[in-house]
Amino acid sequence: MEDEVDRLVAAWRRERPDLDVEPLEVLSRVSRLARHLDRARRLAFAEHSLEPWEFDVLTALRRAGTPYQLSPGQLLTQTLVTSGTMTNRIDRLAKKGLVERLPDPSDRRGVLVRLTGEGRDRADQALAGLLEQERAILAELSPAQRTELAGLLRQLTAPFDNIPG
Amino acid sequence: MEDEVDRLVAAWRRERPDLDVEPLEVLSRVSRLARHLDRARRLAFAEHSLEPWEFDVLTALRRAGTPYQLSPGQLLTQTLVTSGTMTNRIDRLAKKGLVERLPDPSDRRGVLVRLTGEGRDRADQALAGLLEQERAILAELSPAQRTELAGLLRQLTAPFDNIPG
DNA sequence: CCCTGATATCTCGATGTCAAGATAATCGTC
DNA sequence: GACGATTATCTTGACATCGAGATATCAGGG
Repeated sequence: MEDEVDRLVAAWRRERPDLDVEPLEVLSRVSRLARHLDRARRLAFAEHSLEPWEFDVLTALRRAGTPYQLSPGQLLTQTLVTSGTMTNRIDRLAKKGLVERLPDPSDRRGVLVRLTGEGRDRADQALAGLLEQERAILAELSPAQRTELAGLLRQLTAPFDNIPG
Repeated sequence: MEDEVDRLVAAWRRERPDLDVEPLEVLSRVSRLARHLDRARRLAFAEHSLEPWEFDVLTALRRAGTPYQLSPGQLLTQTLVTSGTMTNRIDRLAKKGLVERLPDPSDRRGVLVRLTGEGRDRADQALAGLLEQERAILAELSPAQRTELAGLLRQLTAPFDNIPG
């Protein structure tokens, strides 16, 4: 089945036959798919009254395991936002009672963000919903294809994630 | 090489061994890679004094071919933003002299957005820069792998692009 | 100790995006 | 040929993000 990127690439080949636009076949699809996924996630989380950005922060803390706390800096590398954004996110989540700020006992510059009980429950519920939705999207592919796709994507993400992105 | 999603998945398997988090292997990588690509694109376009959103609109018009004009509605489906956003983008691009608004002769509700000569030049220059950068990112993969990856991604994007996303 | 550079977080103004609703024109049907 | 439903675009207000700079603390060398 044809997608929007097929049309986009065909248009470039007609308009700019002098250029090799093959890279777009992969990377434009990644960008567009991510955009579609954002929309879908927003809908899925609405059932739990959570925004995607809230989910990202809460689940990062949830994954950390007991006592469910990370520094703002650690949250930055996991969520790929800037420090100003993270300060703002923590403020808003704290106001809703989903996280709390604690002073870092070993570094007075630092802060620890800890998940509250309610924050943990909300994260768990939303994760279950998200996985259900994602399974439906991935039903297009066989298990072997999913593994193959994950592996190819890892090769592209690894340089960003390891060499300081 | 391990990436951040490997760590993320391992953490979930430790914290929530009851859940099957396999979908994240694909879809979290897509979202994170898109985020990295956004940053990289922003840097690449800075050389041409263009923002990513400006590039998206200008190149959609450029691809359309002579006379380089599309309706705002057509631009919406290509760029995946809302109508309010597109109105705003067109305003700003028009103010910079990169596009102009024309009344649609066949539908008085409608508008046509046309690329100016300068807009076309800027789009062409930025595209060349982008392709160069993307080729470097994709150098991680063999040509066969790139084709394989594009095909797998197409299977996921096609439902969104065809059934009205 | 004191300085210098690095690190951790926060502040703040500018900006881009979204969602919902307003306006206006077109289409299909009776 | 008038009516209601649909379509195309724009308006508006709320909000999240970014980037640059400010503040405070830490670590190591002299």
